Amino acid sequence: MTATTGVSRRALGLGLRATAKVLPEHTRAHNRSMVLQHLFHAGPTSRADLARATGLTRVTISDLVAALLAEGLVEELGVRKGGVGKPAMLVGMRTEEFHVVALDLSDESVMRGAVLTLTGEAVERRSLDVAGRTGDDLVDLVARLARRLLDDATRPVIGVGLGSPGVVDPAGRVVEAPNRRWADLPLAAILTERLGLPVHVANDADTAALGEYTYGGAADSMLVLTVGQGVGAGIILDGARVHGAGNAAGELGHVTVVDDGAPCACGRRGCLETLLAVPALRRATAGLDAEAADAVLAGVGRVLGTALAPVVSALNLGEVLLSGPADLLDGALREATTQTLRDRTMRAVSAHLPVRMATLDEDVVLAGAAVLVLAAQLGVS
Amino acid sequence: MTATTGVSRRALGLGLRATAKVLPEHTRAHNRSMVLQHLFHAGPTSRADLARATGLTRVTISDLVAALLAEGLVEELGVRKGGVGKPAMLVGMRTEEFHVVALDLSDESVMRGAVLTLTGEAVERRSLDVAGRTGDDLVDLVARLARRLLDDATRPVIGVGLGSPGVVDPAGRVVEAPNRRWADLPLAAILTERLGLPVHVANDADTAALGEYTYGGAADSMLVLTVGQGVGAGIILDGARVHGAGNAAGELGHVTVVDDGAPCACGRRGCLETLLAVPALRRATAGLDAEAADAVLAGVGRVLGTALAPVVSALNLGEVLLSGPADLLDGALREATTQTLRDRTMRAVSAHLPVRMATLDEDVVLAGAAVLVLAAQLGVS
DNA sequence: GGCAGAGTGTTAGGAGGCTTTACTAACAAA
DNA sequence: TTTGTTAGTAAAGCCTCCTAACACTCTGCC
Repeated sequence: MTATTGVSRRALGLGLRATAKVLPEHTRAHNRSMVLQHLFHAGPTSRADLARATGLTRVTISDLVAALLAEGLVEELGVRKGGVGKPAMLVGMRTEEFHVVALDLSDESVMRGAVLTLTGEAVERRSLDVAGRTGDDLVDLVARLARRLLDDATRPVIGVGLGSPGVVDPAGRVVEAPNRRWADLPLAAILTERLGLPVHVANDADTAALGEYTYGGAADSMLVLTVGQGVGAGIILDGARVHGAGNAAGELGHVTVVDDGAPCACGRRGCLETLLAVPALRRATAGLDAEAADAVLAGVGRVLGTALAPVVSALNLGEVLLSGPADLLDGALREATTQTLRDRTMRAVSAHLPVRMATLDEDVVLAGAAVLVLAAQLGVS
Repeated sequence: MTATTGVSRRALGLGLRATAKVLPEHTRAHNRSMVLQHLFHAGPTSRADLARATGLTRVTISDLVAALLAEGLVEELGVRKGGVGKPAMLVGMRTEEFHVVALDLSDESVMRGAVLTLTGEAVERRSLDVAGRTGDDLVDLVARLARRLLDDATRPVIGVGLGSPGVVDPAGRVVEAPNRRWADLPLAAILTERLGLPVHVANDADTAALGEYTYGGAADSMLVLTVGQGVGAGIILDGARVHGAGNAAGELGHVTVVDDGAPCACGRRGCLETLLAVPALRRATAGLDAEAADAVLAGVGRVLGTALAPVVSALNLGEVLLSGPADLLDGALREATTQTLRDRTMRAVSAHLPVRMATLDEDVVLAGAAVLVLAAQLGVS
C-alpha cells in the first residue's frame, strides 16, 4: 500500500498500464470514425443529424464530411424534404464501393476466403485445399489465396482480415497454433509485407464474436461458442474484445467437465471438447433415432450449461451464442443448456439471458475478419 | 449481414456503441493523466524522462508539468546529478499533500471509513454502527460518516469513494442492494450534492479488485474473490473493470456448485455461498482438529476450483486473488483450489496462474474506493 | 584552464483541430 | 409577403501539440 508498488511492478518487467500519447490528429481520427460508425450503422444521415448524434457542431461535421467525400468513403444521396426549414442533404457511406478480403483458416482441411463489401456481403468466394500443409508452406498458401481474392476484387480493397486458430496477439502475431505448426509467427506483418495491403489477424473464435457483434446484432457483453473440430469461444465484454493475460482467452474446449471422462487430444481426460466437438457429437448420435439422439444432445447441453454457469455469472453476459451445425446444436442441446443455466445461476443473471444460435453460420469467421479490417482501417465496428 | 443491422439495434433502444466526441482539451487531459500516472507509479522523474516515457516532446511535458505545479499536484524535488549534461530536476507527485475519503459499506453491521493519502495510507479511521438502518436512513448515516471524515482530513480532499454491496452502475447509481433496501438509488449523485465534493460509488467487490490492482500490484487480467458474509468477485480484464450487461458482473456467490446442496438465502440450493461464505466455513470447521478442518477446507477448495476452471479458461486470467480471513482461506483451501484449477484446465492457461491471497486484507475496499477517486479525478490507477 | 560534447529545459513559431458567432439558403405556415 | 425554422458555410479565435533553435550545466579531455 505504498507508492513504490508501481516501481516493483516495473522492476518485474510487467510495465505500466500501457497508455499512449494523444495528439490533435488523433482527435480528428476519433471524430471521423464516429461519423463513419454512425453512417455505417444508421444508414444515410444529414450533416445536421450527424452533428446531433455525435455532439460535434455542424461546422465540424461539415468539415469531416468534406474530407470523407474527398476520400470517396461517403457520398451525397440527395435531399430529404421534411417539415419546415431547408431540406437536408443525406450523406451515406459508400459501402458497396469498397471491398475487403477475408480469410478463414479455422478448418484444418480447407482454407476459405471471400471478397466482401463493407456490409459483409460476399461478392466472390474461393477456397484452397490445405492438403496437410503447415508452417511456412501454409503461409505461402494463405498468401496465394489472398492474392487471388485481391485479383477478384472489382473495387478498391481497404485491407485483408484473417481468422486463424491458435493464440494470436493483438499485433497479429500467431503465438502458437500447434496444428498449423506455427509458433511465434508475425503473420500479419508478413502478409502485410507480401501483399502490400494492411492485413489483420485474430483468433478465429474472437473473429467469429466480432462478426456476430457487428453484423449479427449481438449484445454488448456476450460469448460466442464455436463448435467445430474443436470448441472455442470469443468473448466481447462491455463492447470490447477480451484478450486475456496471455492472449489465450476463450480456450473453453479444454476445461474438464467429466471426471474420468474420455481421453482428449490434449493429454487429459473429460475435456468439454471430448463431448461437444462436432466429431464427438456425430459419433455419439450416430445411428440413434431422433428421440435417443435428443437425449444424448440434451445431456451434452446440461454439461455445457454447468460449465458456462460460472462464466455467465462472473461476467453478467447479455447473450450466449452457439456457432456450429444447427442440426446438432439448435435443438435439445441448446434447450438443455439454457435450462441448466437458469437452474444453476441467479435469476437476475440468467432470467433474460438468451442462448441462441449465431446468425451468420458458415460465414461468421469471414464476416468477423472483415470487421477486423473495418475496425482497424475505418474505426467502424 | 446487412447495413441495416445498426438500425434495428437502434430501434431496439440498445443504442449504438457509445462513443463520445473528443475535443482538443480531452487530448490535454489524457496526456496530463499520463504524466500523473507515471509519477504515481514510478516515483519522481525528470521532465526529460517523462518525455521519453510518454512519447511526448520535452516542450509539451514542460508545459504539462508547469500546469501541474501551479495546481500543486506535483513539486520539484531537487536535481539528480548523473552522467554528462545538465543535471535533471526531479518532479514528484505530492501524494501526501492531498487526501481521499473512502467508505466501505460491505459489512452489514458496521460501516467503515478512512481518510487516506494518495498512496493509500490511512491517516484516520472511523466507523459507525449500522444498527439495522436501511434505505434513506442508511444514506443519512453514510453522509454523516463522510462528513466526519472530511472534517478529519488535514489536507485538501480530492473526492470521496465508496464501495457498496449490490448492483451499481457506472454512474454510481445503486440499481439494487436488497439487504440495504436500496433500489434504483442515485447514491453518488445524492452524496455529491450533499457533501459538495465529487463522490464515486462502485460495487464492493469491484472496488476490492481496483484496490488490489492499483495498490496491491495485481496483474492486468485478474479476478478477486471476496469471501465474507457472502461471496462476490471483482474482475479486471486487460486493465479494465468488467461491468457486464446489467452491471452485475462478479455475482459468483450464487452459482450452483452442489446438486441438491444446502438451501441458500437466494431460494435455490447448493450455491457457492452456502459452502464458501465465512459463516458457512466457520460452521463447517467448528470444533474440528486442524487436520479435519483442513480436509473440510480442501473440499471447499476443490469445489471452488471446479467452479473457477471455466472462468479462468474463458478469460485467460493472469491471477486469482482471494480476499477474506486468511485462517480459513490461505491454507488447504487455497492449495486445493490451485490444484483443482491445474487439474481441470489447459496447462497453458493454469500452469503459471497464481492463486494467492489479496495483499490489502481489511483495507481492500477502502483502498479501492480511493482508487475510484484517483481514477476519476486524476486519471491515475 | 579551456573547450567540445551531451543532456536538460525553455522560447518562438507554426500546423491542426474544434468552437462560437454570424451569415446565407431554402422551406412551411400565416 | 412576412415570419419562423432548419441546413449548411465562413471567419475568427482558442487550444493542443510539434519542430527548430537556443541557453544552461555538467563531464571528459587536451
